[in-house]
Amino acid sequence: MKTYKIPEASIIRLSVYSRYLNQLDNKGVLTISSGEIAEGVGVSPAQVRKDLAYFGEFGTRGVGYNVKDLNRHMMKILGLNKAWKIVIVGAGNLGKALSFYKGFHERGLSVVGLFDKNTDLIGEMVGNNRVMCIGELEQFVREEQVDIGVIAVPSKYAQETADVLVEAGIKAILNFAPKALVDVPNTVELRNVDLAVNLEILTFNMGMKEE
Amino acid sequence: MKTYKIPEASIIRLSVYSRYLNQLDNKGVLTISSGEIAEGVGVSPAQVRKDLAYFGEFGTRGVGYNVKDLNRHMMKILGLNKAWKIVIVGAGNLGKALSFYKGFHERGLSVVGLFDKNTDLIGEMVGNNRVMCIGELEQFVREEQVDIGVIAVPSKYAQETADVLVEAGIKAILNFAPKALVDVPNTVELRNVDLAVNLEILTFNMGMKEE
DNA sequence: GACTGTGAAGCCATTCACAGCT
DNA sequence: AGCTGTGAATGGCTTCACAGTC
Repeated sequence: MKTYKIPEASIIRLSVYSRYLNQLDNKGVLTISSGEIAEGVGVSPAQVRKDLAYFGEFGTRGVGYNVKDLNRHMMKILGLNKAWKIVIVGAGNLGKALSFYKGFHERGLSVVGLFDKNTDLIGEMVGNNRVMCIGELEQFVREEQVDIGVIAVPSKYAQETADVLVEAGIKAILNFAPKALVDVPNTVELRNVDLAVNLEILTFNMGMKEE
Repeated sequence: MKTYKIPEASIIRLSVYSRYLNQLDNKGVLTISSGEIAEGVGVSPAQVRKDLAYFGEFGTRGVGYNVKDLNRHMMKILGLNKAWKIVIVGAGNLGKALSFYKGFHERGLSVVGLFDKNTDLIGEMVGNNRVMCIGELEQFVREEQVDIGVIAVPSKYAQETADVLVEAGIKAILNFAPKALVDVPNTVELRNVDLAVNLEILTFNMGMKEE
């Protein structure tokens, strides 16, 4: 590998391409061109080829790409060739929704634990997971060697939840609380997913249209 | 206003700044500099000033910005000076989580209806909303002049849900189904929020680190 | 002295256009 | 002929650095 400077936008698209290839593979499609991928996901063919070119040469000139083969490469690139373990903290509606989210299991990401501080929820079964007490979180993450922590608690508890996860040696955090976490060591991968932002981009654009 | 070419990245940051200012305002902070905003949300001071400069001059040289004032301007820019009406389609865990999501109400976005096709859910109270039958969706959106439709149904029903919303004259759609909607007229604002992508960026980065 | 507002420079991502294979 | 892979060109976003203002 020659470079670490790959645009994040490319990774996002790679993830989308990969899911599209999964669909095609399930339909029995064997071969596909950059133009067809482009059409299917709504980008330009040159973009598809450039994104792939960051990682190697996967196609055959004059022919295209082998669907299964390309997807296997992309899964590997995305780090999905191993089974990552996830815990979700917060067993409210969002935490539950994420536990049931098919997109994770389909991609080899398994939710191994679900935690909450609310005693009414502790013990409840959510899918295959029994909701555990947040006091058990640190030990669980450490013993089970959990890789990823998903934060689905109210904003005011987000930072302290992150602290516990970091302390327990988690490798990555996905934060859904509507408040960007700032205080996380940069050895831990962090992404903030802000649901409100997405709505506000819509209201911004609607506002623009009316004038 | 001189230009329509404002980077989407700027809008995203604006939304984040605005929420940060809300917090400060609630704490009684009166004045703030671009450097302090930058620190609070994790970007550069020049970036903050440039983002604001797209829309006007809101500060005082040598002093900084008035918190209340700047936030009022930002809310207006983001289109949040009016009360948008939202319906959520899909009353599963994700739909419920979104209904309860404080980030919306705090920003003047009100969820006025919640719909599902599952008869077990219809009639159930979720916060202030009674779950309605999806058959009532089109008429409701039309009569109530709903602005935004949030799609929280399984992928396979996402496109048909979008079609009903479009037919009823919705202005914007926020899609949470893990499959990009492609077939929506471009008079309707559309955003796809893909939860799986966010996790895959984490696994990609973790994979990179190990080599 | 402190901090904003902004043209210009620098940097990064996307698109173009064509050489290289099959 | 058809499609990939890629250097070069373009376009867009971010950072710099400083003039302007309090």
